[in-house]
Amino acid sequence: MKKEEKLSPKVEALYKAVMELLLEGREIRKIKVSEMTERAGIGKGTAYEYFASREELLLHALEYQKRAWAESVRGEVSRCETFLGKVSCLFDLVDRIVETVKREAMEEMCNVFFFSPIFQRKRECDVSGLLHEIVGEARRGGELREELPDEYIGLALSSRLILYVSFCVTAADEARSACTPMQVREYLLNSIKMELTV
Amino acid sequence: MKKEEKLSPKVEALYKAVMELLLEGREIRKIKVSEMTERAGIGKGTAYEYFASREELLLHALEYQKRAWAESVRGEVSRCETFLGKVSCLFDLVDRIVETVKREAMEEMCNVFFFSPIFQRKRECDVSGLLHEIVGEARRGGELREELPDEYIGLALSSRLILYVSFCVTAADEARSACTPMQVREYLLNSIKMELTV
Amino acid sequence: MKKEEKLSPKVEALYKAVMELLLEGREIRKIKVSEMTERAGIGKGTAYEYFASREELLLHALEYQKRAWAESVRGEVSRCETFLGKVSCLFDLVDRIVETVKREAMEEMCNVFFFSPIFQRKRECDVSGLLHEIVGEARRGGELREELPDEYIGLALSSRLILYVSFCVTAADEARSACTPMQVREYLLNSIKMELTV
Amino acid sequence: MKKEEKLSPKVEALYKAVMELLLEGREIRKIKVSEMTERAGIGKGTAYEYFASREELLLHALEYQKRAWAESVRGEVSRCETFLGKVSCLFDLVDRIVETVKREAMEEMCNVFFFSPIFQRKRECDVSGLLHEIVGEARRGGELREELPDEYIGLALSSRLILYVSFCVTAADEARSACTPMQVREYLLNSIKMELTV
DNA sequence: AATGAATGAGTTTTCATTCAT
DNA sequence: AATGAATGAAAACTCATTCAT
Repeated sequence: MKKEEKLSPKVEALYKAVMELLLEGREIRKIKVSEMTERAGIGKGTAYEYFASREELLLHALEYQKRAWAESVRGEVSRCETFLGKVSCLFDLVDRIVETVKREAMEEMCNVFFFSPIFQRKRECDVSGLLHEIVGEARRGGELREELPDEYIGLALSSRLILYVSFCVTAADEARSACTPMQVREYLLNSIKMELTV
Repeated sequence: MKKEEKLSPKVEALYKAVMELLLEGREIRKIKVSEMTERAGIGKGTAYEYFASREELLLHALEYQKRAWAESVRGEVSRCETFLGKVSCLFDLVDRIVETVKREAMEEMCNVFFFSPIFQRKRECDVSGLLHEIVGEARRGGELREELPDEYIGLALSSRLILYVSFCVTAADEARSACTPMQVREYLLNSIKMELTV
Repeated sequence: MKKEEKLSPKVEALYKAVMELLLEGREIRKIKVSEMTERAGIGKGTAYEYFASREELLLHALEYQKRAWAESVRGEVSRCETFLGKVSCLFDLVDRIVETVKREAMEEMCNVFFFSPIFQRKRECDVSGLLHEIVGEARRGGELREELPDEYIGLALSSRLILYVSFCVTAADEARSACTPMQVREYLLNSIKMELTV
Repeated sequence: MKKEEKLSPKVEALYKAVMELLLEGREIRKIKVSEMTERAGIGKGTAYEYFASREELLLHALEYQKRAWAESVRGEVSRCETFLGKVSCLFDLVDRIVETVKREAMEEMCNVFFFSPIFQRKRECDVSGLLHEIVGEARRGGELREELPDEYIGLALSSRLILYVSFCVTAADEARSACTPMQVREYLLNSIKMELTV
C-alpha cells in the first residue's frame, strides 16, 4: 500500500537501461554488466555499489518493471465498477506492452515478464498480484460463481491473458490471420463472462 | 517400430545427456559442452564431429525430445474418437512429463517445450503440430463451433495446457491448494467443451 | 644426378594438393591435414602412412616443388652457351612462376619459395643449387671477373632475382609503375653483365 | 626527445615482450597470448583491454618495432651529406640488428621486418619509408642516374640490404666463407655506386 | 595398405568482479 | 560515493594424431 522509497538516480538509470536493452531484442542472460552501466551512463564499478551481483541487479530491474506496469493500471482498474471492466483494463495493459515491443524482443520479453513469473512465488506487487486483488473484490461483490474456487478463477484469467499475449505476438507477423486481436479479445471477455461470472 | 533415421549412437548419447541434465534442473543456456560429452561418455571433440557448435547441438537435442514426446502420444490420440478425448490425451502427456521432471527443472522445461514453440515457425513434428492436427480433424468432424477460427482454438487449447502445467508444478509445493490437479483438469476440460465445441 | 624414386600416387596427390592450396592464397601454417587429404582425395589417416607428421609432409611437398621448378629450367639452361643466357633462363622461370600466382597468394609464395630458402642449408636440388652450378661453369669458362669470389657472384645474382621477383609482384597491382618488368629485366641483366663478367 | 604519443606502460610491456620472444627465436605465429602477458608481467585479460585480438596485438607490436628501428637511424642518416653515406647508415643498422638477434630468430625476423614489408602498402614510418626518403633526396640532389626510375632504385637498394642480411646471418655459421661481411658490404656499396649513381 | 571416427590437449577469448585511486 | 583498469577463471572450439576396422 505504501509507495516505494525514492530510487537513487543511478539505480533508476540502471533499471531503465535493462529495459531498453530487452526492448532492443537482447537476451537477458547475455546482457553484460558493462552494457548496462554504459547505457545507464555510469561507471561499471558503480553498479556494485548498489547491487551485490549482476544477477541481483537484473532481478531488481525486472521486479521494478513488473511493479511499474501493475501500478500503471491500478488506477484505471480501481475506477472500474465491474469485474469484467477490471479484467478489460488488464487486456488494455497487454495491448500497450505488446505495442512497444519489437518482433525480435518478443520471445524474450514474454519469457521474462509472462512465463517465468508463473513459477515464482513473490507476486504481490506485480500484475499477478493485481489480478488476485481483482478476484478478491469480485468475490466479495458476489460477481463470481460460488462453486469455482478463487484459485481456479485466477488460473482461468491468467490462461486467457496468456492466450491474448500469444495471439497478439504471433499475429503481429502473420498478416493472414483469420481474426484480429480485437476480435480475440471479444471472444475471450465473453468466454470469461460465461464461465466465471453469475 | 522404427520411426526415424537411425541416429548415430554418439548423437543419441548426447541427446540423452542433454535431457538428463535438463531434468536435473540445469539451465539449458548454462550447460557446458564438456558436461554434455562427459555425461554421454564421449570425448569433447566428438560433439564437434556431429554439430557445428554447442548451440546447434542443444537445438537438435531439444527438437529430438519434442518430437519424441509428440510421438509418444500420437498413437494414444489416434485411438480416441472425439475431440475432447484427444485433448485429454494431451493432458495425460502433461501429467507424465510433470511427474518425470524435478521442481527446479520445471521452469526451464516449460520455457523450452511449451513457451518457446509459440514463437517458432516449424512446428509440424512436436506437440504443437499434433495439436494442430487434432484441431483440423475436429473441424472436419464438425465438432467445433463454426464461428471460432482454428487459430483461436489452437491458442485456447495451448493456453489451457500451459496453465495445467503451471498449476501442477506450483501446486506440487503448495499443499494448501484449494483444488487438486485432477479437479483443475476437469474444470479445464469442461471449459474447453463449453467454449469451443458445439 | 640420379632421378628420384617414382613417387607413390597418393604422395604425389598430396604434394599437388599442397601447391593448389598455396596458389589459392592459403597461409602454409594454417593449412590443415584434413584439407590436404581431402584435396588429394585420400583418407586423413593415409597421410600418416607416408609422413611422420604434418610438418614433414609440408616440408617434403615444398622440397618437391622447388626441385620440380629447378628441373623445369635445367634443360633450357644447359642449352644456353653463355653465362648471361643461362641467367636469363632463371628470369624466365621467375616470370612463369609469378604468372601462375594470384595476388593474395604472392606474399606466402615468396616467403616459402624465395625468402625462407635463404636461411636453409640444403640447396643442392633447387634453384639455388642450379644457380651455383651456373656460376661454377661460368667460372670454369673464364666468363667471370677473377677478383670476385664465387660466393659474391652467387649473392649478386640472387639479389637481382629477388629484386626481379619483388618488382613483378608489386608491379602487378600498381598499374602506374614507372617501368615494366621487361625493362627491369633489361636493367638487371645489363648490371649483371657490367658488374660480374669480363 | 619525445617522439610518439606516450604509450600505456602495459602496452609498452607487451610490445617489449613480443620482441623478446621473437629475439629468442620463437615463430611469431606461434606465440601465445598467455606467453606475451606473462612475459609482460600482466594479466591475460589485460591484453584484450588494449587489443581486439591476438593478431592485432602482434601487428601493432611489429609496427612499433619497425618504426623504432627506422627512428633509430633517422638522425644518423640525416647527418650524412651523400646518398652513399646514407645508404651506409642502413647497412650499419643491419649490422646492429644482426648482432642482437639469435641465429634461430633470424628467419622469422627477416620475414617480418624485411620481406613482408615488400607486400604492404603503408610504409611511411618504417625502414622502407626511410629508404624512400633517401632516394627522393638523392634524386633532387641529382646524385642518381636519370634513366633509372625511383622505383627501381628503391628495389635495388632493398635487395642489396636483404642480401647483406642473409649473408651476415648465414656467414655467421659458416666460418669457411670466402669473404667477410665487411668485404661483402664493400662490394655491395661499390655495386650500388656503379649501378645507380652518376 | 587405407581409412576416418574419436580424441583431448591446447588456444583464444569473454566478462563478472575487485580494488586502488 | 564513484570509477574503470586489471584480473583470471571459465568456456567454446580446433585439429594433429591415433588406432580399430
